[in-house]
Amino acid sequence: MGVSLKEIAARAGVSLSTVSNVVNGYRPVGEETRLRVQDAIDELGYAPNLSARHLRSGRTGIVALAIPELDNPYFAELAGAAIREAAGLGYTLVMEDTAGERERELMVIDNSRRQIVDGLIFSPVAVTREEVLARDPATPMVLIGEGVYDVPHDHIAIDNIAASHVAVQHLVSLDRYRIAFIGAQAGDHRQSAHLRLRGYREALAGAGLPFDAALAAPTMAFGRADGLLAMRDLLARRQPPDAVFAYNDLVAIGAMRAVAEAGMRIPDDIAVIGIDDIEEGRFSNPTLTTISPDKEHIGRLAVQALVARIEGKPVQPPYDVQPPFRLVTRESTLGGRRPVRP
Amino acid sequence: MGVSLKEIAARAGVSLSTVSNVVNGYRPVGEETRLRVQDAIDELGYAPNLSARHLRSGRTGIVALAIPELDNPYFAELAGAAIREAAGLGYTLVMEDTAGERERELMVIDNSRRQIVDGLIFSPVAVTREEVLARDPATPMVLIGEGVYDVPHDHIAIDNIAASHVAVQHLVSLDRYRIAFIGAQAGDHRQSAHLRLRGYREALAGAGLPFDAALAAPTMAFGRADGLLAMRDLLARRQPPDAVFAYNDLVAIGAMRAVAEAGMRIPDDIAVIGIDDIEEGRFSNPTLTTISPDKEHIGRLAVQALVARIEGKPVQPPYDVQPPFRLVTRESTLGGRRPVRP
DNA sequence: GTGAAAGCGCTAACAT
DNA sequence: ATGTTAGCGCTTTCAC
Repeated sequence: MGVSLKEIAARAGVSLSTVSNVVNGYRPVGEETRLRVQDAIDELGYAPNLSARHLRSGRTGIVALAIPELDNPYFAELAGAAIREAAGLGYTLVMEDTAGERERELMVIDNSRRQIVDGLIFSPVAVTREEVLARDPATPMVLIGEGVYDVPHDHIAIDNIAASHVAVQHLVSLDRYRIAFIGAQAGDHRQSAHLRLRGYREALAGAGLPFDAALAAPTMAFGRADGLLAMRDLLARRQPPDAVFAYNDLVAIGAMRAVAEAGMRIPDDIAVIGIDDIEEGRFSNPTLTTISPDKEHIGRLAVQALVARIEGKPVQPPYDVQPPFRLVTRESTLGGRRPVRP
Repeated sequence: MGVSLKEIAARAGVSLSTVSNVVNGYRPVGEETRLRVQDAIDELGYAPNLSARHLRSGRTGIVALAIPELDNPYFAELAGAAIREAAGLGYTLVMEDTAGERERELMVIDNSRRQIVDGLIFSPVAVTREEVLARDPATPMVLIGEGVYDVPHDHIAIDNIAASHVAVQHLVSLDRYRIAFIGAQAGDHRQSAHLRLRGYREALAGAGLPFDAALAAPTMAFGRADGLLAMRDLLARRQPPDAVFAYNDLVAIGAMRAVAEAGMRIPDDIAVIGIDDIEEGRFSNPTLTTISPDKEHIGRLAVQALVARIEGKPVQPPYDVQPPFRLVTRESTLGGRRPVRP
């Protein structure tokens, strides 16, 4: 089972607690003793037993990141940053895939289930505000991105409304005037879909464009397939859109596929913009214009906030961070020569 | 710190070990007693303390999945299956991203680092066979996919040579005769690149086609950007290829992007095939023909093999599994009308 | 500056 | 079928 403190103590001819203090530095240790102990540690290859440490301290050193889709590259990229940050702070991060299902999400936030984690970073999708409020606050939770608002938890998410404004304004600046939105109110409580829809409507109004409900296409979820289906519908209309603002890049890519299948051109016939800036959009045909949130920033911040709560650092009120984002223009809006409209 | 066995025992008026046996079922318990204990457990909301259990048993219940790129959808999809299987077997799976770097890979296989995992599923990329052999075999390791061969570990990977045969034969069946391979010998020890290259050469020979070294393009890594760069090179040749077999789907997608940038058509001018069957290829323009390995199968099998080793089930020799794969044809090889060659 | 000892919650060997 | 008990390796008082 590996080398124990006891063996080091015997080897160095000191007591258990002295070795512990050399390892953890809670109390000062005489220089000479420290050297002897350190030698023993090096020779025997000691590594602390985390189970024992955690049994004592009541913590496990594990934090969970619960996301709706592991295979959405946005979350994969985010998770990478979070894992690194957690490791740097001495925590192991495990990922949980909720598939965006209410049942699974409830299991995740119900920490009584298995007390193996010290804290949770959660990207809610299906769960309601009330369900989040009802949660036993024994272990800290940080919310990211989509979902539930106005709850007593740290929350890290881009300003969805502002991001939508930028996206739509970009389309407007290209003289598009039948701008569709794909990803309106999927299921119930997906608040960020509502926010993006709201930003879309506001931006239209700001540009003096009418809101056409037929152009706000709902989807079941936010994957490529959803974008594909929604776009097919849109294209089947008497008056198809001349631009599409998609809930995210995956939806946008599905939509672009539908446009290609229909034999139309992007951006000449239809311009497309998404949100997320996943790598896929930098290599798609055409490449995808998008709103790029700072994923690295979000991942790190979420872990930092969570660890601060776990370690009881600041007993400050929940804080709400809106990480920066920027518009990245590519071919799907700027690529073609737009024919002059009559 | 949560409810403990002791509290349950007191509440139910039985001993510690009886409660333990109700929970774990190691020994039979009287029906009446069991009921009383179960009631106490339900009322007090008992959940076993894993740290304590693991301290006792010497195991942590955590297995690691170390992969070269978290944001390669192939691994994300594989990881999903592995996480589910691990959970079903009572293990928590944590992911480690090695970024395909030798340093990080060595850290991962050096279990002395932190004894937090009971076992490791590892997709080696940069590490050598010798380094794997030198590893302290204290904790079990299962190898998947790419990398190192002929080592005393369970190994799960598709038959790279056979898969390459199928891919190239498909291209040959389309009357292509200048078939390139992108992803030849990247860096040193990437054996599966060698195997796929070898399969490519064998298949060419089998079809009576010459091997042209200029058409076997090396890459630094196996991402979209690598495919893009390699394909640009290929297109700049006096005699560009009329078909491309890419090391994986990501490389294929990068290659397709290069073709699009050059204003050529797929598959009319150049047919493209990859390996992995990631979802991205089902929505790309054009959609990507690919060799589809059974990722679900691989993920589950890897976890099963690892857990069997951990729990010391069969002390059988390392076994080598080659999961099934199949050809999935899409537009990148079958889409266009191929002009009749003179 | 250092040591002794008490447990954290659990499992398993040993009793009954 | 059930109870008793000795630790697993560590942190943390409390002593000196």
